[in-house]
Amino acid sequence: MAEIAALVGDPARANILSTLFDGRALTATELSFAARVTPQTASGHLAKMTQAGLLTVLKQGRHRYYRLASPMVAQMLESIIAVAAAAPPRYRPRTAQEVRLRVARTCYDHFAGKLGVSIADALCDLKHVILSDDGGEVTESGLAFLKELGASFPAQTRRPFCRHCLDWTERRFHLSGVVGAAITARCFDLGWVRRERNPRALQITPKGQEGFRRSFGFSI
Amino acid sequence: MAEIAALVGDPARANILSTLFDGRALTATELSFAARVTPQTASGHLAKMTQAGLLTVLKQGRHRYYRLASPMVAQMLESIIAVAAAAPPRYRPRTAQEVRLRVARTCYDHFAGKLGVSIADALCDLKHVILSDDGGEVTESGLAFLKELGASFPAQTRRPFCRHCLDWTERRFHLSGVVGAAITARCFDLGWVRRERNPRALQITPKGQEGFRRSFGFSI
DNA sequence: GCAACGCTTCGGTGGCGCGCGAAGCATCCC
DNA sequence: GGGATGCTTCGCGCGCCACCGAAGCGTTGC
Repeated sequence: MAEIAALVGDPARANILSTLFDGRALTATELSFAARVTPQTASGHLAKMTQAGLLTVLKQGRHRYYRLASPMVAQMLESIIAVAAAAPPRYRPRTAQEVRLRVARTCYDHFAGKLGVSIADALCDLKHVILSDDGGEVTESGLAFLKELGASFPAQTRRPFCRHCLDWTERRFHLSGVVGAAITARCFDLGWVRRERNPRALQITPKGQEGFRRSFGFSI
Repeated sequence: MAEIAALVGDPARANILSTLFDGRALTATELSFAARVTPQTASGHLAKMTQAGLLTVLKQGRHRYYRLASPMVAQMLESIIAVAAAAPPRYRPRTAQEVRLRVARTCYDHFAGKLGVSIADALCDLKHVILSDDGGEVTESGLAFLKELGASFPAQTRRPFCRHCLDWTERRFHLSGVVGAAITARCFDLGWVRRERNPRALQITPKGQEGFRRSFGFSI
């Protein structure tokens, strides 16, 4: 346990993991920028984390694409962030970058930020989802709503499962799990959101403004 | 995030956290033994973790009782352990202590080890619980079963919620969440299990042997 | 009041590991 | 082939932090 935690505990490596948190695969050089270290330093970190099973590599020509090894790793990061967010309300200068991230971003494979929380709130208000301390549950009307929206999930999971995930900017819950991912994927398909230059931050399109208002009942 | 992870990343601190993982409150000196460091070193670690919000202290006379600050911290540790267990099948000498832990132990507030996995398996076989990738669900027959067993859970959670938790010795799932905790508490009440001298390890009583066989249908 | 005990604070020491420069190995493009 | 690019390995320096000995503070018990 200490070994894994120590890997996450280094600032450079934590930056790398945060960058990969949304599930994308990035090259070693890109990640060295994210971590603000030289490529050779980043290379060492990446090797360690790969060895430990946190990351996997995909060789493609002269590039090496790194990404999180499994959703389990993402969930671990999520839970660490949850604890970190709950703990110390400490001062932290806020960059323009961060402001954009607060509005809408992806969190592994689902929405987070104001957008993610708004969706979770809307679904709760409409009684499509019931959130409890340990997780969430989709009601019958919720299933119908998702079908209407066109969001589909893999059949392998016996029931559409719905987890919640503490939002570190909003300090409130947003939806993750199969349901959160399905909604997110569908919104991309519908052209309601698209990625910004910084690929974790999302832009809500005019079509999205309209769609969220009509389907979920909130403006953002 | 890096800060929290770095705290867990130190071997001595990781030992302390592991010892507290089952939710008990222990004194600083006891924990210094667990961490195999001198009391003054442990004191420093405990102060840091308390400051960071991982632990809380309870002063009682000249003792100070430390325990995990919240279930969220326990869940974080659980997810780190899950990743660590999934990763590298590396050699590790096995102590007699560890062998006992493999049979039955507590994991925060629910059963783990062979016992925990057996219970989860039995409930799945009997269709009392349905496990999926992200978690678990209690069926109607499961609710009846729990009532019959005498396991009760707080009314505040809207539905009896059931999570799973990857067992690091068995590499399979056992039950956690409200349901896992309720079953565990009930088995203690019934005198089916009791704590050993090492308080994380559990001993299954003859009455327990009989009870698990009759109610769950497995021998252990 | 004095001694024992539990725990913490302080200072000094040692070692692990992060970081970068330099060099080496692949791959791609012309 | 030659050069550029992406990435890695090697070696070294330096800073941070865990660790312990010693001392200080509060509580308990006789």
